[in-house]
Amino acid sequence: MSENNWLFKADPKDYSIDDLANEQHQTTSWDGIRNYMARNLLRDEIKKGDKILLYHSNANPKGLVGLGQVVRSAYPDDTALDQSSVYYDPKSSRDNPIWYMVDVKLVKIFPEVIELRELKETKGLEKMMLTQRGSRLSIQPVRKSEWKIIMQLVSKLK
DNA sequence: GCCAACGTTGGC
DNA sequence: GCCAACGTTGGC
Repeated sequence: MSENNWLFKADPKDYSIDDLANEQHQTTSWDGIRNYMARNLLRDEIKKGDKILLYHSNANPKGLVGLGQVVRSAYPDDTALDQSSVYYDPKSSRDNPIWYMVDVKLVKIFPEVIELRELKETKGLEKMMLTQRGSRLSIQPVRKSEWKIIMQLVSKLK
């Protein structure tokens, strides 16, 4: 039962790693995922204890900003039931929840952003989902080999 | 701000 | 079930 590695994307204008750092217990429910492929990963694959790369998209600079860990596995995303939420989805119901979320705890904020540009130039990350053209999935699997390479990049940061 | 890539919707 | 139209994502 080995743990798996993931990458969670967020637009820091919506939710940044600093927002996560300011949460109580530096933990948040990762709500608002409204893509079926990402949902399937959240619901079926992502387990408590799994480690996560946190990524800022649509940002300057954009790239990896830190590490998190799953502290609660999937449970229904209640923002889908909240009519006042931007994540409200009338197709979802308490009896038949469509959307799920996990709880994520901050592990580390990198002293500097590991930029997408750098990742694209790094040997061994050529096939990483993040570096592929047109890759929009907001919850992505990260291969063990890719995780290792990125951890080496992290260890070189000041 | 542009636009390619992608997912979803809805007419048929 | 197909697929064009549309909306969104996100890099550049």
